[in-house]
Parts: sequence; C-alpha cells; structure tokens
Amino acid sequence: MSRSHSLSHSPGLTQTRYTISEVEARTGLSQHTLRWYERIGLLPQVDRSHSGQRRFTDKDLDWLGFVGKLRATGMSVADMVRYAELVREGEHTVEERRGLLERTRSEVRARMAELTDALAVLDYKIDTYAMKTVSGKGRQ
Amino acid sequence: MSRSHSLSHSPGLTQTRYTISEVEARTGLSQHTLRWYERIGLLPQVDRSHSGQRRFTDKDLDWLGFVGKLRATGMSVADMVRYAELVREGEHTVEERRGLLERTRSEVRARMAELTDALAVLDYKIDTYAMKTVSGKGRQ
DNA sequence: TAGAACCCTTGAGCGCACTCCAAGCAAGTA
DNA sequence: TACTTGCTTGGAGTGCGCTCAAGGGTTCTA
Repeated sequence: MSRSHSLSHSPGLTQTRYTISEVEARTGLSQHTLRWYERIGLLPQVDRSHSGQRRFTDKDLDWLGFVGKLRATGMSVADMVRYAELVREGEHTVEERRGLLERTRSEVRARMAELTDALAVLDYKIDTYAMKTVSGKGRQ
Repeated sequence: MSRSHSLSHSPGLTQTRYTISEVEARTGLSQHTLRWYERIGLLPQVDRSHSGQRRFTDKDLDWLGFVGKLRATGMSVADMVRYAELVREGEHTVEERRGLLERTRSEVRARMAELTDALAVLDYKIDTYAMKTVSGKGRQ
C-alpha cells in the first residue's frame, strides 16, 4: 500500500522522504489541500523526485503540524501565509511574528469565553428538555 | 434617531414592537441578515405594519438572542433552521431537539479542547519569541 | 409639500477555504 | 507489453454564510 521512502542510500544519512499520499495519511490534509498550501506559500517549496513528484521531509511534516495548530485557532489562511513569509524572511521578523501570534491568542481566548457562555446556555436548555422528557409533566 | 415603538394604544396592553433598524442596533445582526433569517425560516414570520414593514416583538428578540448563542457554538445555519422548525412543530419534537443540542454540545466541547491545545502551543511559541527579543542572544 | 430617511422584494454576488476536473506523464505489476 | 495506480499542472467549481444591488414604496421632519 505505502512504499517505504528512505530514498537516500548513503549510509548514516538516512533522510526519510514522503510522497504526497503518505503525507495525506499522516496529516489528514487532502492532496489537493497540500498542493494548494504549497501554491499559496503556506508551505515552502517542497522537494521533488527526479520525475517531478513531491517528496516531503520531516521538516515539512513538523511545519504542517504547526500550521494545523494555527488553523485550529481559527487563524485565517491569509494570516498563516503572512506568518510563513515572516519565518522565511529570517530572524529580524521575530517581533512581527510574535505580534501576529499574540493577536491570535487573544482571539482564541475571546472565542473560548464565547464558547463557555454558549455551553452554559446549551446545558440549561438540555436540562430543561430532559426534565420535560423524564417527568412528562411539561406537555401542556 | 430611533422612534419609540409602543404601537399598541390599548392601555395596560403595551406591546413594544421594533423596526428592523432597532433590531439591527440591539442584536448586531445586519438588516440583510435579519431578512435572510426570516426567508430561510430561522426566524418565524415577523409581524408587519399596515404598510408591510416588519415589526419585531420582544419574543423575536429573545429568539434571536438564543439563535446568537447557537451561532456562537458553531452550529450550522442548516441545523439552526432544523431546530427552529422543530420548535414550531410543537412539544412532540422535544426529543429530537434535545438530540440536536446534545450533539452540538459535544462538538463545542471538542472544539474547546482543540482550542486549549492550540493555545498551549501559541503560549509556548510566544514565550520563545519573547526570550529571543529580550535577551538578544538568539539572533544566530 | 418637499426632501430625507427608512423600509420593501427578488435575485445576484462575494470571500473563504477548499475541492474537483481534465489531460497527461511516470512507475510498479502481471 | 498492457494495465493500474499515483502524481503533475492550471484553472474551474462548490458550499457556506452572508452581503449587496436595483427599483420602488412609506414615514418622518421642516
């Protein structure tokens, strides 16, 4: 089903490289999405095999893992791309990167507060329904 | 700026009715969105003035408040419409309503766990950047 | 009574984050 | 060799949740 991809044959320098379907299986991101991420610059240029097929590295997987976290925060793809650019530009962008992450963090905190609040309403409603169902006295 | 809308003149039965812009101001939902909610059945038929303009009641506002909570949970509009239909259908739909809300609740909980996790990563990264910035020793 | 502000309807358009399509090349298997 | 599977590209299409446009009626204020 999946080919083992220790493509480097130099002993002691075994760099594992993954095909796009292996990465799809590992990350849960579709091949479409992976190619699209690369196209828009959310993923740096991925290495190619001699015939032009993508060969992802462990570093790519790590980055995709982090991107997954950012995505989970609800950060927009545009902002993630911006962040990726900053990373590529080097150490002098650390300030801006931190700003971006801090803004994201406070949005996440706000989101969580909202969810907590909505959850309380949900709990209350569900309890109400449970009482109606169990006691059967609410069917007026 | 905003007209006072105690349109009923029968004493002792003062039912406040709101124009669409008053509801917009109170709920933060745009007039477009309010009309659209009505169109798709997320809001029951709203009363009209003699000339066909919408006149919202306090009951409508309460419902919109609840819808806002559902929206905050991330529930899809389709599911909210389904829920609204069930409410209109009467007491015998209580079971299904509860099911819908319970499913939503567990999604919210999952979402919050994800956010908590992503927040930890964010905190870690931000700390890393803060150290780089403050001590200046990370600029290799 | 004029003008501004407000509201109506139907239907099209938009931004986001993918998702799919078509046509074709490449590699592994019987 | 033939077949199957997997990968490539650029560009078009999709689903969601609104958002806007056009064209026209209504209500308030001076």
